[in-house]
Amino acid sequence: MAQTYTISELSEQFDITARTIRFYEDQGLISPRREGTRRVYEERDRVRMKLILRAKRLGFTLSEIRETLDLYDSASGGEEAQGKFVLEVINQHRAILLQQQNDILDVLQDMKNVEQRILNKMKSPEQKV
Amino acid sequence: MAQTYTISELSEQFDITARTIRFYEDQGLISPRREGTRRVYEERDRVRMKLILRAKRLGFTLSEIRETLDLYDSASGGEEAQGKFVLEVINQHRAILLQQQNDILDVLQDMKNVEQRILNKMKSPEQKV
DNA sequence: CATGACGTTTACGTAAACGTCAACATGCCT
DNA sequence: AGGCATGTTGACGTTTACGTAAACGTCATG
Repeated sequence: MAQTYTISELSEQFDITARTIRFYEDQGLISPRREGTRRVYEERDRVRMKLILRAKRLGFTLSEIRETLDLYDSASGGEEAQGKFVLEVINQHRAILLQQQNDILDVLQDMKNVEQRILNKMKSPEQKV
Repeated sequence: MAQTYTISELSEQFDITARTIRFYEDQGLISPRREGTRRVYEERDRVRMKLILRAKRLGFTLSEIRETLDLYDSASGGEEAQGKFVLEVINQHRAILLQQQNDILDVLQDMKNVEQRILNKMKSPEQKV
C-alpha cells in the first residue's frame, strides 16, 4: 500500500495540466515529497488537491485557498491561542457559502422561469401576448 | 415613478466602483440610456446588474454572463428555432450549479469538522491523542 | 547507444477584470 | 464668473492563473 502518484497521474485524475499542479506548488498550495528531483504525491496530497479544486469551483482565489488550508492545518496542529480566531474565519467563510447557496437557488429559479417560457412558446407559437 | 439612477447611485447600491459599471458596459453586459453623455439607469438595468453580480459570485466569467443573458433574452424574444438549443444550455448551467451545491455542502461539512476539533481542544487542551 | 516518454526549471506571454491617472465637459451653487 | 461635484472617454498599469516554449536530466527499451 502507501499509494503514490506521479505528476501526470495526478493531472489525469483531476483533469488539469501538470503545469497547473506545479504552479499550485509555487503558490504554496501543495508540497509533495521529492525523489531526486521528481515529485512524488501521496494520498494526503491527493486529498489536498481535491480540496483545492473544490474551493476553486466555488470561486475562491488560490491565495485565499492557501491561507485557509494553512489556517485549518494550524488549528489541527497546536496553535492554541489562535483557536478563537480560526473559529471567526470559519464563520466568515460559512457566511459566504450560505450566500452562494442562496444565489444558486435564485439562479435555478430564474432558469426554471426561462425554461417555462420557452416550453410554452414551443407549444403555442403564435402568442404575441 | 419610473425611478432612474446615476452611475454613482448604482455603484453605491451594489458596492462596486463606477469604473466597474462602465467596464461592464464596454463588455456589453448593460447598456443604459443616455441623457446627453450621462448614463441613466432604469429599474430593468438595476435588475440586470443584480443578475450579473449574482452570477459573478458564483464564479462565472463576464463573457459567460453576457452570453447567457443575451441567450435568455433571445428566448424571451422570438428566436423560435433556438428554443431547443437554449434548453440545452440551461441544462448545462444547471449541472454546474448542482455541482456547486454539492461542493458547498462538502466544504460546510469540512468546516464543521475543523470547528469541532478546535472546540474539543479548547475544552481539554492537554490531549495529545 | 540512441530514441522516446516523462520529468525538471526558467522565462516570457496572455486573457480577464478591473484600478488609476489624465484631461476634459457639465450642471448648479454662491 | 468662479468653483466644486459629478460625469465622460481614453490609455496605461496590475493581479491572477495559468499556457507555451526552451533547454536540459533520467530511465527503460529496442
